[in-house]
Amino acid sequence: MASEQVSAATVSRLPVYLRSLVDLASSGAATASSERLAELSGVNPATLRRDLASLGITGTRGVGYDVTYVLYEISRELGLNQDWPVVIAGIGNLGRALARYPGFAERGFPVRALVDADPALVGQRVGELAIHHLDDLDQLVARLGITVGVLAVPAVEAQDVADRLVAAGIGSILNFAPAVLVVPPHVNVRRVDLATELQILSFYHQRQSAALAGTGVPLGSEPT
Amino acid sequence: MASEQVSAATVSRLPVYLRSLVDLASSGAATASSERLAELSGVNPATLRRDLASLGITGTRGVGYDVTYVLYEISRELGLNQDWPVVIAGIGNLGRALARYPGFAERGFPVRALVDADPALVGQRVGELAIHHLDDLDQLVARLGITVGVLAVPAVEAQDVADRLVAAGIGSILNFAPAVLVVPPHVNVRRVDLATELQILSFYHQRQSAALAGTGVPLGSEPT
DNA sequence: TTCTGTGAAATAGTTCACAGCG
DNA sequence: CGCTGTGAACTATTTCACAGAA
Repeated sequence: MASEQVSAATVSRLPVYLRSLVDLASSGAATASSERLAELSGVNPATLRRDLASLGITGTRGVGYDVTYVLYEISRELGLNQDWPVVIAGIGNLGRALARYPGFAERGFPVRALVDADPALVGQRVGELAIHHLDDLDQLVARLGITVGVLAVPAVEAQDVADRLVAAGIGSILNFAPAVLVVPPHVNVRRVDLATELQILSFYHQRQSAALAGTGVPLGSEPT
Repeated sequence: MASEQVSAATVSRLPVYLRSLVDLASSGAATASSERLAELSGVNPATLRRDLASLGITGTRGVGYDVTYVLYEISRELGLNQDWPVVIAGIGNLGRALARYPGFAERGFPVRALVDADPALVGQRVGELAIHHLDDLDQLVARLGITVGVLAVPAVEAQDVADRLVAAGIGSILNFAPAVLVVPPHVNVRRVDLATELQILSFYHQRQSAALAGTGVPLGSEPT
């Protein structure tokens, strides 16, 4: 049953399922049908069943899925039972905020090093950690067993710093810079960008407003 | 040429194209081939040509696309030439940070009102704006011509507050709460969630590490 | 000749619908 | 009998490959 490849579409839904399962577990439900779980997750039940099946997660016919079991299996698939030490590159406003943000450590990504290209910042502390120079990246990564880089530098420097992260042996990059990175195929990158989200929201919002403008809808709906 | 429906997949790439075009424009390029633009954006050239064609954006055979023209057209498609006033619901740590963040206004989403369910917060100021009670939402929305809600409340309250935003006539919600919202079909919602991003990164990072563990790769690559 | 615009093929993803297990 | 697991149909998206415009 397992063995099939897990599709990107499936992976993108796993965090949603996880959330639904946590909610179900905390409400005391021991089992849940695919219909229930799908409803909570906002997907089609068949999609959910296929997703779980592709991970080798099985339910019981006539009953449903065991909440605790599925919760555990998805957590394991997502690697949430392991810690992956992180370096943050770029200690400006954003980097500083990220360095203090407890969510990384809480989710299995303890921040173990901070680097910046600006010598003036080197030696300063942010919380527990001292800022090191970008040139020390290789040693820090090797010494601290770091495998994930958080990129919080300006867009123009993003590719350069990404190259250095890759050269230092990082396996994954969480990219907060508004730039498309070119990296070797074995490195995985995710971009996190509020501007992108706002632009996509804007697209659909505009269309929707245009559609409503035809009908005589109330709302304070005209753009300013 | 235009008239076709713009697919979700296309929309998700428009912000990336926009970035590439801005880079091209600032580097002085007047035109760019689909190959060049696709390279900068990390997509296949045929995909890029199809995307632009679906928006009615045409190039010149033998030459390529006019950078300024495409930049303008994509901006317009994304609604970036208009302002959409915003209310932030939930003025905790995150809501406060978002209220001060200049990026919303810079991207056409000026923050015009702040609301919270906690009476103790009402009347306090964050920057220019006073915090109002959630109960005043309808009046604020109507009076200020607000059409977009930013949801920054705890997960347990997210659905309730979303319902109130919808009832107040909001058309789009940017959801920072870790919850799947159920809303009427005419309302559009985008979820922004660092936890989700980290979990997806974790999935691929774990797989990659497992793959590399087979080969005798150096790295500080063992999980902690 | 270069590079777009697009049929057509290929691939990916979703959903229906139902056999059959518990 | 209820609900999973999945073949098969369907829909969406990507990519190739090339006719033809500039």
